[in-house]
Amino acid sequence: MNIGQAAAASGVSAKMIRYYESIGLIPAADRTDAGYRTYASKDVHTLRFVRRARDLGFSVEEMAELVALWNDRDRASADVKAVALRHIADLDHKARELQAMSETLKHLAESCHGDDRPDCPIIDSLASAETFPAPKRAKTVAFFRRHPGSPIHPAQGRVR
Amino acid sequence: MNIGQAAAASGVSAKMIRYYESIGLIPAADRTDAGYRTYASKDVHTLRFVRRARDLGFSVEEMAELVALWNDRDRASADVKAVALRHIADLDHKARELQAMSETLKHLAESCHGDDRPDCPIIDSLASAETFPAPKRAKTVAFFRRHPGSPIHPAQGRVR
DNA sequence: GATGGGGCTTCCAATCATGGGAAGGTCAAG
DNA sequence: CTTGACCTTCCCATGATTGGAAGCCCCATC
Repeated sequence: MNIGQAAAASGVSAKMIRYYESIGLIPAADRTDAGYRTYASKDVHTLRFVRRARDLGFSVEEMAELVALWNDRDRASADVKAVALRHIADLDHKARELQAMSETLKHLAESCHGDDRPDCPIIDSLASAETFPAPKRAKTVAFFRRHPGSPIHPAQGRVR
Repeated sequence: MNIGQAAAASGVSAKMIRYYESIGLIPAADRTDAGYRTYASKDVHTLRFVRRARDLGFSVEEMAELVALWNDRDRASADVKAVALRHIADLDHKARELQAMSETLKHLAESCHGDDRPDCPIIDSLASAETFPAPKRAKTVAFFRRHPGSPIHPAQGRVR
């Protein structure tokens, strides 16, 4: 199986497969004499594992931990759980940050007439401050992920 | 006022002030003969506006829209509201994505013993698939932000 | 007046995960 | 043997932000 087929079979783009190999997340694939990477079902299995971890928002670093634990027969499920719980905390933390922003904006938007006149509490709030919710410059630890499969787009952003 | 003082007064780092100027989000500051940027209270006001918008998770592009609307006496509050509502939708969408991931993981973590034995439904789920929640490769539109002020860290990530 | 330290300047690099594209080699079908 | 689909590597861009280097500027103290 060439990389394209492995990509289709795993849901990880060929680009990302090469990238994951380059950073050591997955082992280097075997090569044909011509230099083409070849993949066996076992490799696709690993790629699927990675894709699913990615779909759950794990960072590459965390995925590396998970893959290592997966390959470790003597792992303690407590270790896996610890990685998961840490990530859950990150996800919840970020979700809360986003919700807080959303709610602040919703309150402001509610009292905005949304007509042809310029008066707008949203703009006023940005301009005035005071009532502004003190943003807790938390040490955001985790990161977001884009969407998995193929139709992806490079998303990004700060987490503030 | 030099850039350092403007930064302290606005909550936007000197680095970011220069960056915002370079991309045209804020107008180029006046300079002293020596080339130092100088800021008046009006400029700090603008910087504060930008910081607050950033704190609400607006992208630079959206902030540019907001600043333009702010400076437009003849704006229609409907335009401001539209920007806000669009952003609220983005925030809610992302928050939901994160929550979905979190909940999936929470379910798995609940049934994980978390002891010395290797058996772990979390790893099993990543390895097996099937029961895996089909990730909706949405066209995530918005982006996340890091934390504002100074003690920030370059966060990032995909949103998947 | 010289020296030192802190602030300022610009420019380049890194972050994180991903896609885009170029230049060139390979393979299988026609 | 040609064509087109696929593979290879390498570099670039994204978004917002920080870090750091090299060098200039300003003020205060000796």
